[in-house]
Amino acid sequence: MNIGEIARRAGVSRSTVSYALSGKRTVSDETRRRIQAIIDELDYRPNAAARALKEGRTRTLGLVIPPASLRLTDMQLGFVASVVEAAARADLDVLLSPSGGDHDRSFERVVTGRRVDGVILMEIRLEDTRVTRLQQAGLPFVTIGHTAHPHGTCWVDVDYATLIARCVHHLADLGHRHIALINRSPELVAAGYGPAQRALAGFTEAVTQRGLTGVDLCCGDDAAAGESCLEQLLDERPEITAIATLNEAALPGIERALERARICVPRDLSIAGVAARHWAEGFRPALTAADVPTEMGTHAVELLLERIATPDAPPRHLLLTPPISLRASTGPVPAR
Amino acid sequence: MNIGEIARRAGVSRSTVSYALSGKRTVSDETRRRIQAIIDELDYRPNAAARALKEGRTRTLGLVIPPASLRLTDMQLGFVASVVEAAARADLDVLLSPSGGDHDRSFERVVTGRRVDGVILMEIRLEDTRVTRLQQAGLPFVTIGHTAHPHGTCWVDVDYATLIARCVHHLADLGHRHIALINRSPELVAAGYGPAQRALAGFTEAVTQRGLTGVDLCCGDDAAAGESCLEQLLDERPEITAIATLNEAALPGIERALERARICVPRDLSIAGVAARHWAEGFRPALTAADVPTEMGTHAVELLLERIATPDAPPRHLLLTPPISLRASTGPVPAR
DNA sequence: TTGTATGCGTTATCAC
DNA sequence: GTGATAACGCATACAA
Repeated sequence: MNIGEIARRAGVSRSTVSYALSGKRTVSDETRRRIQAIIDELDYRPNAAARALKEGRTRTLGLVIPPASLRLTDMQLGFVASVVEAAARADLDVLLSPSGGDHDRSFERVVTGRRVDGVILMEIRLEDTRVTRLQQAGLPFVTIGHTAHPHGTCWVDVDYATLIARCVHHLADLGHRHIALINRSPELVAAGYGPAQRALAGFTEAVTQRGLTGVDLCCGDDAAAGESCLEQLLDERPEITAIATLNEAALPGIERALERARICVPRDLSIAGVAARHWAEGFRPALTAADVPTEMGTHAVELLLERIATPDAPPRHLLLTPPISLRASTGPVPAR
Repeated sequence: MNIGEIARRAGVSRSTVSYALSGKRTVSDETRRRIQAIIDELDYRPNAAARALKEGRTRTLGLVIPPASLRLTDMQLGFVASVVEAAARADLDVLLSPSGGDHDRSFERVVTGRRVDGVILMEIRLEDTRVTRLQQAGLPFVTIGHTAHPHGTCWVDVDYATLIARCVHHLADLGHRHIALINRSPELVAAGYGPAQRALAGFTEAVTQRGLTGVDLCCGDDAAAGESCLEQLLDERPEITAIATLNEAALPGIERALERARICVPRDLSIAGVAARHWAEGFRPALTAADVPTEMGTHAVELLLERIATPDAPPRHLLLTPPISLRASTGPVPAR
């Protein structure tokens, strides 16, 4: 079914059908109705490829996700979901491209084949070849998280430094003097993963500023790692009375280790952090945490649409600092 | 950059460039090399829309996912990941379409706009209007899970009935006489959600066959629901010594409730189920469970590609029955 | 208010 | 072994 067939059946020219659909030219009520009736009857819809070829745009956004083999965290998943939802609201489709390594067929297809009008890149590294690739291809893009050279690009990120610092200040206000940071996995930290680096920076600064004793450790992104990490911490640093963390996937393990050690939160130990709301509320007791906003994807789509509309405008950034939701996992330092 | 420009620079016609790329006609080594050099230099790649228009296929698969607002379970997420990966291996892209209700713009775009060569539909209901819609549109599709009328369609599913029955038999072999089934959420069960229905059927049959006492209950798909569900179960049915479940998201809550009640698994209570390996291994002690295969997506893509190639072949089905991995959560019935 | 003609970038058919 | 050309389905400038 194509526009010519509709035109034939309605006894008009193809352009009239086209204009009746787009409304870019006035079409008499009578004609429009006749055309619409036939369109409804035959369930006609313009061929996307032909339209894309003619218009030079695909009405599709590319979303570059980490390789499928890696398990996505809840935060990442929430981000994908919100991107898809925001795109759908703007009547745009989303093309998925799993990409990690430098040489990736799917990524290259999306970038070079003009399959999308713009790209959202998630889980970028501080030095990311894909960013360079997109720049040289001249394809509009927005990154979630920022590289080491954030000035020329368009991005949206969570201000982990400030958020972790706020957690430290909150804990210090409650009288805690010995605080631990449970960071992301050693691999990520070593690879120069932005959130992990910036969280550490914020932690160090706040600890120094308040004259506290701080200890930071890396912890794999899963429950088992959280459990052993906390066991080790309790064993080696018994003076610690509070924990700050951005490792949501480790939370169930942390909870398990605490329960096993008969440590009562927040009576014996306080915990605060940055996590998707789902994880914070699933923790027992509910975790005092900055809820990573689910609208990250919405913002990314907004920025990308702006960038597509005006590619030469100076790139905009969005550094989100959601408020810390006071729940039940933080309390005054225990009297010794 | 387009094929004409390449042709101009190479001093050949567009068709020669096209054939040099596709290999559908012999091109002299000399010419081919010259063309390839220019293609490499300019980083040319065929325009996807033009190719789709000409060839009548898009080299893209549609993946219809539950609405983004609903949290995807780990099993669902693993499925999305494996679909994307399998498609990438076949040099195909994946277009995401969030759809739940009957009237969905994104779904309609994908179906009617010829944006994809075929569709994978996940989380279908026993009666699903989208299936009808795809059938009348004549678009090849594969469902993950099957409807009430599975004969005419192509699908891949997990045999929940058999798997839950096997769990029951395993528990009965260990001497358990009073077994509970913790099913999916009341809403899903009420809506006629296939896996929930079939799990119950398999449970009932196995329980009857072995002359056991069975009790089945619904449980929301999250930790909190699992916790309260188990508390209620322990309270009202103290005779229960074993549990079978397919509700992986409830597992952390179940674990918490057991710990709180000082019930030791598997000494006091045995648990077996169907879950993504990630959940089974995260449980303490590790859960004896049928690991839902991550290759579900791979199979779905294979079936879909077959269907696209030969749309008139009789539809194929795939009912997977992965083996139950014996871990640490099941043991002999406690002596009273 | 409507119709005609053109071109988007490919691939494929036909001619040489 | 290669080149000219038509066609895919649409949107739009131009003509009436």
